[in-house]
This record gives sequence, C-alpha cells and structure tokens, in this order.
Amino acid sequence: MSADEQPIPSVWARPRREREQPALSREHIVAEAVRLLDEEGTEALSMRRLGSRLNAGATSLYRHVASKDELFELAVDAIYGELPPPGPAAAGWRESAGDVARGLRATILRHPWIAAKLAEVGLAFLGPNALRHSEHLLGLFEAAGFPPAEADQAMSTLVAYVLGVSTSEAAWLSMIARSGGSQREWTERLWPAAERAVQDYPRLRARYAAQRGDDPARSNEDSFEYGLQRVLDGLQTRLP
Amino acid sequence: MSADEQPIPSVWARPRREREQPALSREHIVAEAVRLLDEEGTEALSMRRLGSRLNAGATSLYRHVASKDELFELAVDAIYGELPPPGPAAAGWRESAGDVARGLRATILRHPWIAAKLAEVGLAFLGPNALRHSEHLLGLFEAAGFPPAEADQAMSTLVAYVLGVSTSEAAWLSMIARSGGSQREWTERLWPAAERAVQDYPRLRARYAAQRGDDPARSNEDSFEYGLQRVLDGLQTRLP
DNA sequence: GCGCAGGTGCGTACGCCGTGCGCTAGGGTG
DNA sequence: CACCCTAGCGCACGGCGTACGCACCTGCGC
Repeated sequence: MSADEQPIPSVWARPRREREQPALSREHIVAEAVRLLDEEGTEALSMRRLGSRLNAGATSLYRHVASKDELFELAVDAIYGELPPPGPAAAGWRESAGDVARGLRATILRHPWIAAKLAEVGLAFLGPNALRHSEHLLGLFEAAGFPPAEADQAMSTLVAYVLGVSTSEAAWLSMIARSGGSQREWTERLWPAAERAVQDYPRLRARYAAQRGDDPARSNEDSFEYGLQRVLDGLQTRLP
Repeated sequence: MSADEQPIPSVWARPRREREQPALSREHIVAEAVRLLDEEGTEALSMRRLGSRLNAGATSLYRHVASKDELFELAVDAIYGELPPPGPAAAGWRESAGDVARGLRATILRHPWIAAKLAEVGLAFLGPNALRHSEHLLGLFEAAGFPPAEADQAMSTLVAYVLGVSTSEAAWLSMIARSGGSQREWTERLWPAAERAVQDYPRLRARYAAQRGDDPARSNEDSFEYGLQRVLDGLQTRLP
C-alpha cells in the first residue's frame, strides 16, 4: 500500500464542489424546462435531460418539484404569466377583447407545446397567473354590459375559439420545432401528399389549389382575424 | 431420464395453438385500442397492455401497425368515422351547421382522449374519414352562400370553436375516466379547493358561488349552445 | 472549538416503456 | 414431398419516472 493511495485530507485534493451556478431552485428548473420545451417539444423533456442541462442529476430536481406532472403545471402557469398585461383599456370593448385574443394566440404560438398540454390538463383550476388572466377578461366582458352570468359564457366562447384555432396552428409549429426543419421545407415536402389525398374531394382540392404558393403564416393570420371578428360580431348582438 | 420427459410428438400433447380469435388484424387492434383509450385514457395505452388484451405479445402488433404513433393516427380516424352521417339536410344552413357542431362535440366527449391527441397531431392531413367530414362541412357552407374562399374560413371558425370548448370539457372527463371515480365525487372533492383559489378574485368568486350545486354537465351544455349560437350569429352577418 | 440538525444533491435500482432482431411453426404453393 | 412466406413471439437494448438512502454543506446552540 503506497502513500498516494491514502486519502489526503486536504481541500485541494477534494474535487472542489462545483457551486458556481446559484444552485437549483424551482424557478430555475421551470425556466429551463420552458426553454427545452420551446426548442424541442414535449417529448424531449425528460427529467434526466433537464437535469443535465442544469448540471444536476435527474433526481435532484425532485427536491424542488414533486413530479413531472407538477413541473408541467408550473410551466403552463409560467406561460400564463407571460401574457401581455391589460393594456391601456382606453379603446372600446371590442378592441380590448380582440387584443386579449390576439395576445393569447401569439403566446400559444411562441410556446406551441402548451396547446397540447392544456388539452391534457384542462383550462380550469390552473395557477395564479391563469386565474388573474380570467379575472381580468371576465371584468372586461362585464364592463361591456354583459350580465354576470352571461359574461362568463361570452368569455368562454371567445377563449374557446382562440384556443381551437391556435391549437391546430400550434400542432403544426411543434412538429416543425421538433424536427428542426424550416416551415418552408415542410410545406414543400407535404404539399404533394396533401394534394394527392384530397384528389377525391372536389371542394378540398379547390381549396388547396387556390392556396398554392400562399404564405401559410399570413393566411393563418387572416383566417384567425376573420373568425375573431365573427365571434365578436356574434357576441355584440347581445349588447344594446 | 424417465419416459415422460421425452417430448411426445402428438397433436394432443402440443399446447393446441389457440386460434379461436380470428387472429390479429389492423381493425381488431385499432378497435381494442379505442376501447382501452376510452376506459383508461392515453397514458394507459401501452403496446404490452394492448397486446395482452388481444391475447398477443406486444411485438406481434408491429406486424399490422408500424408504430404506436401510427396506431394513434388510425384510432383518431376511426373516431372521425363515427361522426354522425350528414342527416336529412332539409332544414336551413344554420340548423345543419349547428347539428354538425353538436355531433362533433358529442363524439369528442364520448372519446375524451381524442382532444389532446388532436392537439398533438394537428387537424390537417388526417385520414380518409376526417377528409370526408371536412368536404361535407365545406359543402354546407358553400351551399349557404359563402364564397369558396370565405367558406373555408367560416368552417374553420366553427370547428375551432367546437374544438376549443370540447377540449376543456374533455380534459375534465378524461381525468375522471382515468381515476375511475364519478363526476359528482370529483366535483365535490375539488370544489372547496377551487373556491379557496378564487378567493382573491371577486368576479371568479361570484361565478363559483352562483354555480354551486348546478349540474356541471347541464351548464356545460348550456354554455356550449350559447357560444354556438353566437358563432353562428357572427357568421350569418356575412350572408345576405 | 464541537456536536448536531436539517436540507440539498446524487448514485443506485426498480419496474415500466417502444421497438429491432432473429427464431419458429403453420399454411399455401410448386 | 420440398419449399417459401408470414404471423407471432422471446429476448434484449436503451431510455423513462421516480423511491430510497447516503454524503455533504450550512448554520446553530453549547
């Protein structure tokens, strides 16, 4: 047994515990999870991957987060916290509601994974940011003149529309984010298959033919705005 | 080595290959997958579980289905195939569109897992049943007098609304299906927590207070119908 | 100075998962 | 009879979420 096999009780010999990062915290973990989800989608988030991005072991995360499901709930509420603040509120009811809707859609498209996650966990009972957002929107409808009971339904109608539209846009965007390709590449790659699939359906075929070459982002935008105005039209019929 | 350790080359000695089931087929697999999904939700569907329900090994399924993702696509299109057929079409545009919307919602609520799955895979490019359904609905809007380009947007608006509403209802229903409890049990169990959470938000608090004791299924139904009529109102403003 | 308590991070391990691969046996065809 | 084709299976691999218990750091009362 030679001397250097003995453990040397010296600070310099020990591996110098790495503590340069401000340690692990719930906020850090959630923020990094959101970053990973944005970059690579829901499937790519595993506790091991997330841990290694934070220079930590997978199981260390469990000191700050009870489970992966809870982590998702926290991530979803973090996104709710990102929604644009109320705004000037000077303009009329229609403009304010439209702005909220546009902000909601924009946020979903920035984090496309959230659409599928919301569909899993539901919209009710979410965290404080989600509640604050609902409260604000409900106030907006009440101020517009909807009686309280109806304001709730009117708000749900608008939110349902926005979520429905954004969900299908988001599914497309997450697929692209996951695969790493560009939107244009994927469009060009899938278009022929789509045209072949709709061959037997004259109206769908005409629709595809008419849209060939359009910028999909722009036509999604137009389509969203069209439906938004229709929903607002329909709600307005209930006001004096 | 005694005699009965020798393999006996007789039909009666062999374990009698079980072939009473008409073997494995893609249709059988998809049908059983849908059944399992309805009963226990997305998480519960694993190839091993599905295989054992069919008296088969997990990897045997791969002879008929390329991957689990493909199995989900087939399951989703199977549900599209379940949508109510066009119907008499005698009544006006509004009634027909409303019926399609109600049928869509009812189908989603019967298979609540499909909402989250649709949010993952997107609504476009799905199987033949989905395409047929879109073609029919598009025809309905064109017949109502929408010019072709706008008919597409109008249809998307309606579908987005229905999907958005049904998605959040479905999330609730799948949670209940997964857990095995009853709707009433869960409502009673979660209500106090929800009331506590909305304590600081007067409008949300008032809403909960007003709804205490209501039948949630009924008020979901009412809320859906309210929004449906508003969306149809909004679309109708574009017709002569 | 010293022991102690509480909390943080990690290594290991368990039981799942999707699925690739190569074998076997049974039925159809020459 | 020989032959091949194919459905089904057993095994194995790498990855997953996470329970558990140990090692260590920090701060406190003595």
